[in-house]
Amino acid sequence: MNSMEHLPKRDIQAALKADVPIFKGLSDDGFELALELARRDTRRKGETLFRQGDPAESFHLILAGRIKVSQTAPDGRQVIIRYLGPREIAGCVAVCGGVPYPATATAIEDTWLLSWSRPRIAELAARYPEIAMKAMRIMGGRMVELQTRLKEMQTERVDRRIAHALGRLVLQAGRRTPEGIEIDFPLTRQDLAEMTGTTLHTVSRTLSEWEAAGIVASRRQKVTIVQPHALAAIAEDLSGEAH
Amino acid sequence: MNSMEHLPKRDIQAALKADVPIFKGLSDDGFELALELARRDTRRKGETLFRQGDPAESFHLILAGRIKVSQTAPDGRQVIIRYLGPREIAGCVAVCGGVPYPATATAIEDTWLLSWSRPRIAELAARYPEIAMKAMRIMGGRMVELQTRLKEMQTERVDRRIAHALGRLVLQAGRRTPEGIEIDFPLTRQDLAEMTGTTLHTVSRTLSEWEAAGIVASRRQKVTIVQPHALAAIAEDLSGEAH
DNA sequence: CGCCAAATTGATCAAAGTCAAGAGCCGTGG
DNA sequence: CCACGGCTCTTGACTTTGATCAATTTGGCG
Repeated sequence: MNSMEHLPKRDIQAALKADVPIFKGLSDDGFELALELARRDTRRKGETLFRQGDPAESFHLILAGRIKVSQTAPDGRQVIIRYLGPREIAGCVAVCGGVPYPATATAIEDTWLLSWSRPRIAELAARYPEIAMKAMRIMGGRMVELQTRLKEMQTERVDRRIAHALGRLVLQAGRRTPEGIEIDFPLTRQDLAEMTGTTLHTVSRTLSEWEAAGIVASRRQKVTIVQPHALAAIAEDLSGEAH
Repeated sequence: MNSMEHLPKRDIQAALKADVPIFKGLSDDGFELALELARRDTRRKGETLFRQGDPAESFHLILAGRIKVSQTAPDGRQVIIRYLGPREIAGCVAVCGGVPYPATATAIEDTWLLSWSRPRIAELAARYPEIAMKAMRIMGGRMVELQTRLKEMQTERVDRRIAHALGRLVLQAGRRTPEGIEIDFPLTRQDLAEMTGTTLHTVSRTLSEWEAAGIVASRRQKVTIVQPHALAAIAEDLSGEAH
């Protein structure tokens, strides 16, 4: 990718005109002020946006690309908190919560961003309280998701956790293809393991099993869900009781 | 407890004058308006404050007592999200996030509350934005805690998770006694199991082991940490590498 | 005193982690 | 153009953790 620096202006406009949750329902002049205060920024695949423990400096809106938010355990093992894609925001817990970044954000694809420094987002929020309200909604939604994942970790077995993780990825980054719904970014077995609290071995075995059953099709760094209903049945445990 | 209905006015004043996080730094008239708009409320031990899935109706400040926030998995197993004690707030995710209550809140002791209906807390937040800011901080802090617990669930073994859970309980509800630090509310093995994603059997075995080592002392529904440093060592895995 | 919930403890079993070996895929540089 | 090296993935064998099953004991309260 050789044009990292030149995401066309019209693409930014388009991304913002489309329903960016954080700016949904904001007045036109609020919109314009937001754009004025923003800094354009890019990250190449593999570069970090911020690191766990760094003081909260800025707040980001993803225009294009994909970000992985993860924590590292003392023993070096990674835990993936979530992925963020276009129109989603990064850094809101730290910036809104007034704490250091609780996790590390890494670009897993070349990524274009709009960024606001902490004072600027504060200025914006003070002037247009709708933005603060919306940020709260978004945090509320993420909180619900985290609680759900915690519940899954405590009550479900590995295969169902993997099914749930794939279900969420479909909603977030699913792309229709002739074969089924494909997760539209590079996703290794190791990544899925770090999302579900297991090992790449177990993920590999589970996917192999599902592949044999025709539920998914996977290649290197790519997963396609062929039978979404079958996967949902595993996630919700309708399998055994079905007949 | 026969005086549930008569928590003296001066106790409310005292509770509010003490550092209630949500009202910290609020002006005196903000304080007064908040008190005016609030409804006094009580729950006896075992009664619920709100249920998972109910529409968000109100926002609560705990004056005295203790609340358990939990989710129920489809198979009936419970997961404890957190406990809330005096000066903490309940229902903020739902009320601020504009979603139904994501969990059920139950009083585990007789509890006194101040409650605000959604429109009233909105009025208050509009007039005194410090309150909205503070609510965000609180949500940010809870978010960090949830992420930490998710990481623990994914990377740590049961005994360390129990040690971490006890550590958090000490900070939240620890009370100095001659024997050590006591968790100041009734806490069963089952409760600890639901906080750490294990079974009451495993919790019982683990506590027995620690009791034999002199680290904790426990009776029915009661846990006292005799050697906090030893527990911390288990939580942080300094045990094996120590010599 | 008797009942019931909470807690203990032993025996057994299975889910999933660990260890190990190798195969497939891909970019890169000789 | 092809060979090399490094990831990613697969699969088998073995082990461990902690759940499950089961039987008692303890303690508090009516």
